[in-house]
Amino acid sequence: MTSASAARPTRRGRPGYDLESLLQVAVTLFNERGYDGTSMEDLSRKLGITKSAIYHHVPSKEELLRLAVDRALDGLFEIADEVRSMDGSAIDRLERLVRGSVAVLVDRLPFVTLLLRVRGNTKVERAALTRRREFDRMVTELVEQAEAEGDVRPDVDPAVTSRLLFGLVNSLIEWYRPRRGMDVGDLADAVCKIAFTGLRQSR
Amino acid sequence: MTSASAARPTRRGRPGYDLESLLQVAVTLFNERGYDGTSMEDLSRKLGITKSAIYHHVPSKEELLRLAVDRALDGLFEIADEVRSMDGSAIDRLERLVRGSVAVLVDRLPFVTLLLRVRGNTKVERAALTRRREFDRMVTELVEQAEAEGDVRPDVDPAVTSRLLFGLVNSLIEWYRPRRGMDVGDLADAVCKIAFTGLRQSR
DNA sequence: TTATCAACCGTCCATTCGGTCAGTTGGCAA
DNA sequence: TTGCCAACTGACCGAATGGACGGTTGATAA
Repeated sequence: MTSASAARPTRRGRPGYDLESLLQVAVTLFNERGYDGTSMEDLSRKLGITKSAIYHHVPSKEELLRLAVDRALDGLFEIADEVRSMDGSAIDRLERLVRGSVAVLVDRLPFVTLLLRVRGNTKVERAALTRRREFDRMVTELVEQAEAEGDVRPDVDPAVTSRLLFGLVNSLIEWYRPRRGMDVGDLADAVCKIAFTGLRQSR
Repeated sequence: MTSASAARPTRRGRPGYDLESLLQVAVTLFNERGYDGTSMEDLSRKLGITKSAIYHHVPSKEELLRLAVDRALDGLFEIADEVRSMDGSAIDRLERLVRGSVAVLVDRLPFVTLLLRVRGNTKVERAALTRRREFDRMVTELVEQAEAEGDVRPDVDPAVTSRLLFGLVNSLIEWYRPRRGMDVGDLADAVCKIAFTGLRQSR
């Protein structure tokens, strides 16, 4: 569990933001305006505190980004590790990876959103991109294996298939917002239906 | 045709960049570092001219963005208009829209890339988002119609289906780079296969 | 009642930002 | 060879940027 402060054990000191609650606001704002498009002044205004108060919680703007993208990547790699330790057919493991990724994406939506928009301007961003590529490589290998096992169509390059598959999954961040009537399971079902058997009605 | 300088009719004045060649470099750099992450100083260095020379060609940084996203949107709407004037089943028109969008995406890759990353911080960006939403609405309507005609699976909400479909298409900007061995037709084929009939091998 | 501790404020700073402006350079047409 | 014109330079500006720092506030534990 990465989530903090479930049943808080009475906080010491003056009440206000702690790192966790500050990070939540920061990441939300970063997603609205873009990381580079958000100044620390903007953030302080949103928080209702001064800019210097932010630096009590975090040493730099970039550290906020690091905390955010790591939280997303940690979630993704938890699923990846789980899938790696699974046995069964590659196609089953692939579906598990997709469903797990959708779950992480929904559970940590703002963090994953930020991750998927990182460009590689700084060390922090480049490190994030490297970890992302590691994840992508695993997806490709899984698709290749599933194709070798005869469960994935052979008429599309596995590298292309895997990219399209996770392009579809990752595109969720562009529009999905938690609401009643469509929980994570429903969403993962929809994604898997479209991705695995297509949008066309078979008849 | 939007492309300039095919058989240039002898340019007047001192040779160097014109608006078109400058825009190409600018958009490429914006895509590498992000629009907000790219300063006019950065751009001037890349161009090999001074910052003030840029302002000879363009009145503001934002104007560069406007030119770029408009070029992407114009391409997309050309396809949309073509599809609107088509007759035939909704599913056929949907496929035409997908193939046309893939073609525009490839033909104007850097421009579309920039468009799809716009956040809505300024008037220019908000205007772009509005036009994008107009395009998306058309996609959804087409999917709804195709479902009513029995050609699209009824067990997924059309709004979700259409978003996943174009999430998949748009994800091309994240990895597709023109290369020998895979032209636009091949790419569109792969996208349509995965999107319409899924990645699973039917057997 | 008091010590402790985290949260917070006001002020300041060097740098970078997008942008302006008056003047210069160099190729081409007449 | 001269005059035009687009491309370009260099010096500059006010505002915004990320960040530093010493001091203050307010709730809780002892």
